[in-house]
Amino acid sequence: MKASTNYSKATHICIYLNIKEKELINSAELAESIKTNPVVIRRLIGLLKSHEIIASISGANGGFYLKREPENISLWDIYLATREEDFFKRPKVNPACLISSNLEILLHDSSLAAELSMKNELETITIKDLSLNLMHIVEEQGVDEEVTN
Amino acid sequence: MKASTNYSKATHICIYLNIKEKELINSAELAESIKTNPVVIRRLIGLLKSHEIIASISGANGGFYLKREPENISLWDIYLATREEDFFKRPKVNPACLISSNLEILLHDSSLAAELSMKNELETITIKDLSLNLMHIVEEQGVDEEVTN
DNA sequence: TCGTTCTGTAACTTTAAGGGTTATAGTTAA
DNA sequence: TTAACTATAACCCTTAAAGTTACAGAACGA
Repeated sequence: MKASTNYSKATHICIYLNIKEKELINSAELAESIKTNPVVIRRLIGLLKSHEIIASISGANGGFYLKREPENISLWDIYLATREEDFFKRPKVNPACLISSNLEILLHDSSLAAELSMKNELETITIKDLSLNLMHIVEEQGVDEEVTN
Repeated sequence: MKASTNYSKATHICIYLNIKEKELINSAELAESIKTNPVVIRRLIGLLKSHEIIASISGANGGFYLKREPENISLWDIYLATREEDFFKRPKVNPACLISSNLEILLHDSSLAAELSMKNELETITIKDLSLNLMHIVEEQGVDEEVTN
């Protein structure tokens, strides 16, 4: 359905910003954690900024921080910020076929309803919940190191 | 990386098989309608066969037909037949990062719940419903031709 | 029974979108 | 003024979906 990994990466970033004691994290540090490029991080955070999830400070010693309290950022918020245009992708329309040329309208309502039905589930889980869960997992694993590095 | 269009194409095929008066449709005719290759059609129908949605007859004058009544094939059935492994795609795990290495387990339950929540919406729409809707649309459009070609 | 017309699949090639990279303008702290 | 950041455009690379070729197996009909 979706080829992009933005939802997972965005969640990772939010947990990171919440867990780290530092108030500002720059894109190089986040990129190191996700093993990607700082530009990729900044591009993805651009989506989260326009949804008021993350904010940034430019210039020397700048970086990113959560714009809302972690208990006020749900997975549904992150989903909306990273969602793609079409919930179900469609092949190119064949104008000579009346099924193909009407398929979008035929499937539109049910696709919208299916996507919206996820809201009830995803809005109940917040970045605070996930951060606490992570702490419990790490305690059980008895890992003797920082959560982020 | 590219996202699959199998859900849309599978729905197209089921409506086609339902609407056409002929009892058997071959992959060449379906490919012409979707503007793709017969092999692509047969590969996709393989998924629908294993879910008892479509059946086939080999040999000369062979082809495909709906294995169930159209009112007993829902969009949820088609979704399950064409769904991919991961509901939300994840980037490669960074073992050096405790967030990355635990992200799958952190997101697992909510992802499963979100996917399952679509069932309530998609199982209410059947191939019969979509076929009837298409007929209404075509009547309104006043198109003076066959629905399939 | 032999040729024709289908399905089923494997193996390979092509294409396009996600993601990585380079470059550079703008911003802020020291 | 310099250094360390963000923001973004423009490009390149990689990979999975989709397309293609090839052929074995199945069924029909002359």
